[in-house]
Amino acid sequence: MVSDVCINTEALSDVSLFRGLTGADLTRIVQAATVCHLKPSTVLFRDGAAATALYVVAEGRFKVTQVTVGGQELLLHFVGPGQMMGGTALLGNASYRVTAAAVEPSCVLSWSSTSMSQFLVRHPRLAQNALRLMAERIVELQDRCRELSTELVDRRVARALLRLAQQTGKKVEGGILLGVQLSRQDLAEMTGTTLYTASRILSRWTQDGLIKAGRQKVLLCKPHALVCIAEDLLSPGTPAKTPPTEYTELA
Amino acid sequence: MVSDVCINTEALSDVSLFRGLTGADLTRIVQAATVCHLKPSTVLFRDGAAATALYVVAEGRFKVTQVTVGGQELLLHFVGPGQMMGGTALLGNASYRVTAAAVEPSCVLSWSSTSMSQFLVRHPRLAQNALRLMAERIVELQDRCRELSTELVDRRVARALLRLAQQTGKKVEGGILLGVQLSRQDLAEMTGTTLYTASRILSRWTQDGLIKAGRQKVLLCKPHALVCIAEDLLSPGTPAKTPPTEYTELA
DNA sequence: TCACTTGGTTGCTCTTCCGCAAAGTGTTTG
DNA sequence: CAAACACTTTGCGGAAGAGCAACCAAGTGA
Repeated sequence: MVSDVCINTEALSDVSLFRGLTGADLTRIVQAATVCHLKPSTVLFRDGAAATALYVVAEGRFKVTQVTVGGQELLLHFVGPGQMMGGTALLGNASYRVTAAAVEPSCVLSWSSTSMSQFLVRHPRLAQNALRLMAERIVELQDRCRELSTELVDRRVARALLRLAQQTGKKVEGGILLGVQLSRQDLAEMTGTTLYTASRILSRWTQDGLIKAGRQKVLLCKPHALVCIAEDLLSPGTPAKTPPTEYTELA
Repeated sequence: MVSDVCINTEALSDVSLFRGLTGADLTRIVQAATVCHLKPSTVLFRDGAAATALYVVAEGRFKVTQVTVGGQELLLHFVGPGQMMGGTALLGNASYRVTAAAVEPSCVLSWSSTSMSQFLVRHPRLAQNALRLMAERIVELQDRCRELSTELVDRRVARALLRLAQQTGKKVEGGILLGVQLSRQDLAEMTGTTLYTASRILSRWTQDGLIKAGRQKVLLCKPHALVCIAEDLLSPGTPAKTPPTEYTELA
């Protein structure tokens, strides 16, 4: 499975995990990686399996999901080129807590937990980057929790579309086209709602001319209008409520 | 503000951030910390402020929250002795994305981002611990997202109570008493619901004898029954649905 | 070309939960 | 001790969204 296909320094300069590493160190680390190609719909690792490796996507895209006891699926996020997956592997004797499946023909680099641990010790810069990536992910997840706790479905869907547009969107005539195949079910799983509600929302926005929704694809015609929905800029008369709790400021 | 009050090696052996460090290294790191005592309701750092320091709680307890644009508050978690706060400070030039306020008389150690960065480089074990803590937090947040997306309020409240019991609970006659002052509002903010719904749920469970709910305190009388609610062990006849998507297994 | 599959839409009903209002119950404070 | 305050309870009405069912539309393949 080891090969040098599709790997070059240029592609890796994008990888935030490797940012700031010198050429020699980078080469040594990359050469220790196992390269693996996957067809769409192939599972890279599954929720609950022993977390033995850490992955970086070289090419393609992955869907990171969780499954509830009831069989309901939850789409946590998409992972694209240069991004890391399977960070749980660094925990030591842990299991993956998510499932990662390719949604496009993809190529990943992987390192066993043990070899990556060694690299982390030898290259503080690598550890620093890993920490940064984890911290960013924590911020993302906190924001997601806030959305799920406090915001209505419309707004969550708008945000999800905008996020996808930023990550994968391509400018075309008429707007921004999402670069991922995205079914109504997928969108529902990303926003904590149901297929039906997601469909109804897209239908409404299509009628209003904000988007054009097709089979597994979405074209954002008026991204700014979506931003308004996402950020609650629709009702400018909303009075800012007084903060519920008063705290003493730390001197 | 620098003092040695309330700091001893014993207390720090619990700190998972420092696990595995040798006595000498540990001492050097701890001596570089600023110690700070806080009264209840004092804000340690505020959402949006420049993230200049990383904190470890030595004593007491903190409430970590976010505020929505609408002024609604969201209680992310409680942070107790030995736990880390303000990990965003490691991002470099970032802002805190949460507010941390003491809920008990507390004592924290803090390090400036820059000095902590240096320690992280010099002590790989420290970096490794930090990575582990971040990874654990990510897993927690993912699970929380799953709950918020897919589970009904009853179950989320049951889980929140059980989690708090595990973290802070004290065995007393009649059950497990939560070790934090917890209003209905707090519980609502932890579970993505409202004060009213939280109150109604606790009332019902009190009538059923599962808990005893008082002013700002909760006694879990039948924790196992709560586990049943949390884990959906109530309706044993629920047929396991077939997984919605079939994937090819990676050979 | 026609059956078949997969994905999308929409009317209808029903549940869950929100949120106001008003009253109740412990604390704290002058 | 009374007044003020903070927290809690509960009835009621209503909104948001879940979920079934039936139907439509676009690919796919023999």
